[in-house]
Amino acid sequence: MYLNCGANQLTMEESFEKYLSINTGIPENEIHVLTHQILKKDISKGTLLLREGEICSKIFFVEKGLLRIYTIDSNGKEHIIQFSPENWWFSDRGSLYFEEPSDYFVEAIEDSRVVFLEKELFDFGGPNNDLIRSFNDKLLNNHIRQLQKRINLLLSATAEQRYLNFVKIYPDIMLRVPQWMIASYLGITPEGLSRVRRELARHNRS
Amino acid sequence: MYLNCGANQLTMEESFEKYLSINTGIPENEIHVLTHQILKKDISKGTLLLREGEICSKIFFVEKGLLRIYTIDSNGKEHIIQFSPENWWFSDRGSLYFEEPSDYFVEAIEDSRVVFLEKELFDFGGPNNDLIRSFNDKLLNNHIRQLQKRINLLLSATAEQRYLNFVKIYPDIMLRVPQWMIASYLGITPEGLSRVRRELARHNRS
DNA sequence: CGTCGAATTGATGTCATTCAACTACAGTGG
DNA sequence: CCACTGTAGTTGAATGACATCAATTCGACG
Repeated sequence: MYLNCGANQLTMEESFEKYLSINTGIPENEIHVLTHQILKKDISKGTLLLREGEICSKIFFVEKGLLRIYTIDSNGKEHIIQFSPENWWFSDRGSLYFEEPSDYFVEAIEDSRVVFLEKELFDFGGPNNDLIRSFNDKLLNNHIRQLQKRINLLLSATAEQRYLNFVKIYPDIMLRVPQWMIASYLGITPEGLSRVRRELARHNRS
Repeated sequence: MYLNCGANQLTMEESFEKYLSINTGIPENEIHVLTHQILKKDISKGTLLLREGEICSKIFFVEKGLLRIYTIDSNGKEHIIQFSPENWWFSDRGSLYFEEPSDYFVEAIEDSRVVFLEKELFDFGGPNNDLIRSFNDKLLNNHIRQLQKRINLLLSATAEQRYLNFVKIYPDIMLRVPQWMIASYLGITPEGLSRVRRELARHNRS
């Protein structure tokens, strides 16, 4: 854990700053006002950033690496709610906004570099406040769109259809995570996914 | 369809105005600046407010009645994404924000009174702009929270557990919609739900 | 009373899970 | 370098949950 102020973290900061500048429309030379005191961490694979029951007090931005957000049910089974690769935001919006204990765990599944942001970032009151808020608005709207599509898939599609959809939308993630995590994301067992893949391969070969 | 300006619509407007005043913190005497030109409609049961393929250009607020938002899959089966009773907002955030064709249908399943809002409402630039935007922010965050919980349930819970959860969270809606719609919301067949209910009744009786 | 959609019920089928065995492979320590 | 270990992935057989299909029943409404 460190504050981003050393020379060797410069490239890291640039990455997040660039992202923010491009997406909010705030000129690069004004971005540092927002980001000069931002907390960044190198997170090693397997580290938990949030546990069920804790109150999530940050918004995270993944500069490098890959995180998963998941629940553990009463039988001890994990269910992956979301993956977060590079340039993705994530947070437990419910816990963050309403200050409730979170239902979720967050774990780094690769060595990662993560920016930790206070929720006030999106409402800091400066001259570029509107640009930041608009961008947050866009993030939230997009998130809702994704979640609704996922619900629709879970309601209407078979395991095979959900898998094909996943591969289509997240080809990169698909190559980076073990199969059992994909199964968990899709709501099926690892065995089930293995069979789905076998059938698909059999069909494509003939 | 009418603009809300007649005496007989006064109570209707008051309802929405009160809601907005209470939830945004904007004083009642300033609310009319926002709402004096708002479009309200009486929608009769069965009317579609949005069809798949259309671009959703409004945010809706349900003053009275009950709406459902649903998809129709390739087999012609309906899948209910959400119910919207009194004092609920709804919109296809994806279609609205990104100006894409919607995946969803919206139908009034009771005679309803609905407020039609331009998306600019939440960014009109007036003196209370911040209050309105903050409230919209809260709505979006809450929406995300609900959707994530639903996904978690769909991933981890049995039909029976999902049903019990639905009854617990939406006891009112449960009494107002036919059983097959609840089944559709839960992702099971009407027959399946019927059997779940029978088993629950059998258990509670003994 | 007759009609139509909603709900129930039974018989059967299908998809995905469970459990167990087995393979493949990476990491560890002797 | 090789056995030892643990995790991921695959496969088979049995099971279970829920769907499908068809036949009734129930209940609201003209």
